[in-house]
Amino acid sequence: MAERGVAGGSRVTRADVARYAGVSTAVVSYVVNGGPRPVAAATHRRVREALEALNYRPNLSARALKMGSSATIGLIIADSLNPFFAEFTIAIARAAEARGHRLLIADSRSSRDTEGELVEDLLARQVDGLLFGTSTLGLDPMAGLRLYGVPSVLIDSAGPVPGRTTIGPAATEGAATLVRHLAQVHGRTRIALVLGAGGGFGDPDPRTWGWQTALAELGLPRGPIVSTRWSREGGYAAGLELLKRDPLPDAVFACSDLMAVGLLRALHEAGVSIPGDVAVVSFDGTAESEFSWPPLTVVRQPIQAMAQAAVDLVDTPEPTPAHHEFPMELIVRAPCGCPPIT
Amino acid sequence: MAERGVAGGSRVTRADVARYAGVSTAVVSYVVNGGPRPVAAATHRRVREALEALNYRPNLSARALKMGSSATIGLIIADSLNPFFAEFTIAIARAAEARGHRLLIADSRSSRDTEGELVEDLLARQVDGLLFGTSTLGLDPMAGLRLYGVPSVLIDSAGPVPGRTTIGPAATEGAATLVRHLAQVHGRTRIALVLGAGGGFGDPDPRTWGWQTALAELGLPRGPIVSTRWSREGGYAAGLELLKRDPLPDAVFACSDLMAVGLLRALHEAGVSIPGDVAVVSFDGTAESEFSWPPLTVVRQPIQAMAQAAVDLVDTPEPTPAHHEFPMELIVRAPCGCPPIT
DNA sequence: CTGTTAGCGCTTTCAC
DNA sequence: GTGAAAGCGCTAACAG
Repeated sequence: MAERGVAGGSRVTRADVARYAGVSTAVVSYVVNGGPRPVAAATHRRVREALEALNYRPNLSARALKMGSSATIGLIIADSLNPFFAEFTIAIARAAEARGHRLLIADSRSSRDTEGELVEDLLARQVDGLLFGTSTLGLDPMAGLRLYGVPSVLIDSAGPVPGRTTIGPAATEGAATLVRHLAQVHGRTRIALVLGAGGGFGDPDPRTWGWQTALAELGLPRGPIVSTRWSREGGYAAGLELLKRDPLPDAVFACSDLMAVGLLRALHEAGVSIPGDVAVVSFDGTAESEFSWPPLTVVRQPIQAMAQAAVDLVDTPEPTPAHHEFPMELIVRAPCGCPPIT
Repeated sequence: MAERGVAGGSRVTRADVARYAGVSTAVVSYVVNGGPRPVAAATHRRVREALEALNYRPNLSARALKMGSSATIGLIIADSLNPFFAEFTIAIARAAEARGHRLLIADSRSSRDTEGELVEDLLARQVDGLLFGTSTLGLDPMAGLRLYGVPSVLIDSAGPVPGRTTIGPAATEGAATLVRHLAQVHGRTRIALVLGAGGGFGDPDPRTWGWQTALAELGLPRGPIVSTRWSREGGYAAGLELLKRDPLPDAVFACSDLMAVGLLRALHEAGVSIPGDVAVVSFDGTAESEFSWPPLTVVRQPIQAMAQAAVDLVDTPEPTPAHHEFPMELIVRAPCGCPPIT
């Protein structure tokens, strides 16, 4: 009896359990799922024993077929090596698990698949919801219609998108906070901006907007702007670019931790003192920013809260189109002994 | 006609396509799957048109139920925030996609689920294979039996495990290479070791072994050993610990990039010159190690090759129990102008 | 409270 | 070359 399902390919099915317990398959279902009909205590116990004895495991493919749902949420992301997205992904996976879902992750760079193909694949797998970390298709106003009624949420949105449910950090304010910190606490006056080209995050990028409005408020001129790739290498290249300026900016706001880290390397190699000659701050606040040298002062994205919201929203049958904005937190890191003031 | 499946919950099924094309469902199947029976050219065309017109998408849950396979590989990983595992995961996802599989990722830290529960869940989802990045269950000699015939591979193994198919870097040799580099190229004589406690990677850890055998070969004494957590924070703590030693070691071998990065921070804060006073090298070779300051000389894990092998092996019906070892590559990074010699 | 049963959408054997 | 039909394992009416 216990022979079946111990090793060979043939798994134990609900019918085996029913036979073993001397009940019908329906009752097994009621016990396994805790419903929808009540089961007598004695029967219940017998079924549990059978489940145990046979080491029964439900076949989720069959369940998904029957229910039209797979207890799975799809996440489409542009670059899962970016620590921000990596951390975000983990947080989402945790939140999803807490609701009994598993995450199916599709990295749109990992193949020549268009994002559209990834969506098709995920939908074919009966995902119950779709989270878009990228914007191409997410921003397509028609996209909602093509999802066959599966709820979807854009999880890294710079602002509202007509007809879509979106989540994003208060990026403009976050950027402005950093610029004010540089000016008011550290007295910097030539504040440069390093941002990624072909922004993944709105056009014009809200971080640019925050930078320039804060400068305007402060009565400071706009420092140089360098547009580069959204990567450590891009940040490094931007650093080389900035080093050509005379005078050097006395501070740089990098629009992502990754670029800031690359920038630091370029400045170090040139023998520039940080933050003595040039202060560097960045946007994201991943673990990597804390362990760079010097540690970066950042505005941190509220990853936990955004992840929770993403899962809550996508778990809603018909999420209301609306933008959900999350405030960012200034994290001052002061290895140089500069005053840890906000 | 085209109304169905445009938005509402009801998807287009094979029956709809068959009706539209005026054929049987079997023929639709033959066309969609390119077999197993031939289809007349004209019919073929008619079916393709129907597929197109109705925007048909196969239901992979149904397919998985019928076939007992889901075109999915499960990956169980201990810490997907570790850049090494993050990079490895991406590489595996790519290799899997190239073979028509998608990756289902389960982070064993992401909840109190035991690794065993994750396995059960993945198996219930009909995964075609299981990749273990962690070792607890993977090393269990009984584990193979509990997987119901699903192929499994340990992807981060320090060495052979009886009865299991395993993959891993040539860690002992990699560690020894780094130590030799420190001694022979840079003339270091007091080489410390920083390793993670409760190693994820064999006990005793092969890196320890490589470190001490290389020192023995070189006729050098063993420097201090600090055991810490496998994290940036752990590396930082180890750094503080090492700073208490007098004399300071003149080099440190950190068993992971992550710990090395933490260590660097501690040394920087103490005003130690790197690599002037203390050289730091590490094991992994992730992107983060390249952009630390100073950039780390490392031995790099051959992630691409290991990922490819992992997918190839797990895609084999009954993988032969054997260990597959991959040589590591020394990457010398010399920001200080020290000779870039191997 | 429990059993019977009709499918979910797909693949494939077996007839034609 | 094509169609009819039998399930894969599960859920949830519905009938007892």
